[in-house]
Amino acid sequence: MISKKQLEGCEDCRECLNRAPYFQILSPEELEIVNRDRYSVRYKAGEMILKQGTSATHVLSLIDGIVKIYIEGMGDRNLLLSLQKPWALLGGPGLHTDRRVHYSVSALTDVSICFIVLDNFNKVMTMNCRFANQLIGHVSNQAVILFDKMISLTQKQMHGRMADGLLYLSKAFFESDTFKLYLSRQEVADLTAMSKDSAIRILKDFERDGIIAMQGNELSILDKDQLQNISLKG
Amino acid sequence: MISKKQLEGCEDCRECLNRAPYFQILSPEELEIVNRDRYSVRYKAGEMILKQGTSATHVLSLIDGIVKIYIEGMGDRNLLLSLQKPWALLGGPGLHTDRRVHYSVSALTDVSICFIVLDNFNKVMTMNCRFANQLIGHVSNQAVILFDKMISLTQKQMHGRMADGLLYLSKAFFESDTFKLYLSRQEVADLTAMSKDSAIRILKDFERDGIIAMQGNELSILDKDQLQNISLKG
DNA sequence: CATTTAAATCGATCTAGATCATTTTTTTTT
DNA sequence: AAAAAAAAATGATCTAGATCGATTTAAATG
Repeated sequence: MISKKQLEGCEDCRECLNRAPYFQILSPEELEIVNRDRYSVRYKAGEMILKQGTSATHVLSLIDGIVKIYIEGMGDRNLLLSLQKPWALLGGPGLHTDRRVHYSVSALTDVSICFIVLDNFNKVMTMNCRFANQLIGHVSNQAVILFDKMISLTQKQMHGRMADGLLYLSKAFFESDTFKLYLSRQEVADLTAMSKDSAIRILKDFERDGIIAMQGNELSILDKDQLQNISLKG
Repeated sequence: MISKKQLEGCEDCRECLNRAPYFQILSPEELEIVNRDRYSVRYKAGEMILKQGTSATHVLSLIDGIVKIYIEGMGDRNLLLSLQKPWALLGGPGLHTDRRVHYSVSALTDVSICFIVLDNFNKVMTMNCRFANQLIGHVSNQAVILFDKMISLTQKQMHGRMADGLLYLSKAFFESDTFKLYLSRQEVADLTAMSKDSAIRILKDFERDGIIAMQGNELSILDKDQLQNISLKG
């Protein structure tokens, strides 16, 4: 959590104390372009930040807090793609294709976000090849992660998928064996592509088998080896 | 199908008669770099072109023929991501991340491929921002397609998934209501994330209901509206 | 603090879809 | 063309996982 002073000091990207790594390589002139008409907004936990299907006008830089990225699918089912923390760039692949937002973003905690005008962002991309190449790396990384997720969701059964989901949270996102689970059971179900009832059941199974422990929203992974085993076996 | 003469005339990218659209915007100097140590190879139908897990040393430009891109998943199950025709660039998101190949590529017909040295390709990317931006568009496009595929595979049931698969082939790939299906039933199953037996069953269902017709390897879509309907209903 | 409202839990079905066994058709090889 | 091998088709189970209903717990609100 960053202080209010830090946030409020962020009036100009060139002097920003919280400049996202992606923008480190930009020159003052390029930062000036990024800064034009830029604004930042605070969201409360639970609020929607970006709505799938709307037109993409800004690149979002996540300054503080945790958000979830998800696709609104068939009926009222969601597919939770990932969680994001600072300093993620949000907006999705549509920024560079049809200028449509292809996923929704909601705040899991209180969140602050910088909105950068897409045209300005694109302008800098055509000015600075290193920046563009960095972006390719970013988009590619997301794609690689999607590949793994597709295999997990289409070829593993529930225990394997839940293991993958928990390992994602523990290893990739929170980088800790114990973490506060900001997700409801329904959201865990969205992450692992199963029904809410099944998600509850599998979590209970894992608890009963001593693989995880839960008290309130605090989740501890007790037996990571076995979790990894379950993930591998599918 | 392009003639042998055309192919053999392609000794230097600067004079290539079959230059891929991606390379149209390059200057002669940049093309010279792309051309360095470039070579091309012909494959027979069925041969593997790129193996998942190997290190990514080249960017592949598909000159002639049709290939399938697929992930080797759990056990011996595959997930067929897409078909590709000229002038697709192959190599995957790993080219710009960990320099590993994250999917396998096999020839569905006889195929010719240009192998461009990755370092040369990257060099040109850092020289030419427009080229880099074009690439971002390419990678982003693939990601958007993956999003739709994930929803299809995780939230629709078999008839819906098969409808999506057939519509992909007809609309996105072959751009025709009638086309030669180069895929075996097992490969159709890999495309739609179901068992081979189920794929056979659903295809028969569609045939019985007059939605499609098949004679040999020729597939015709008779009732596109209904197929679209099935896709929507999931 | 009491009252609603939402979220989590859990047992009891029910079904989509995998798996298996067998037969038929097509393709390849001798 | 005959034989062998591979691919396609199909009926008969079997089960993972969804759905439904009822209950309990937790959280929000007057």
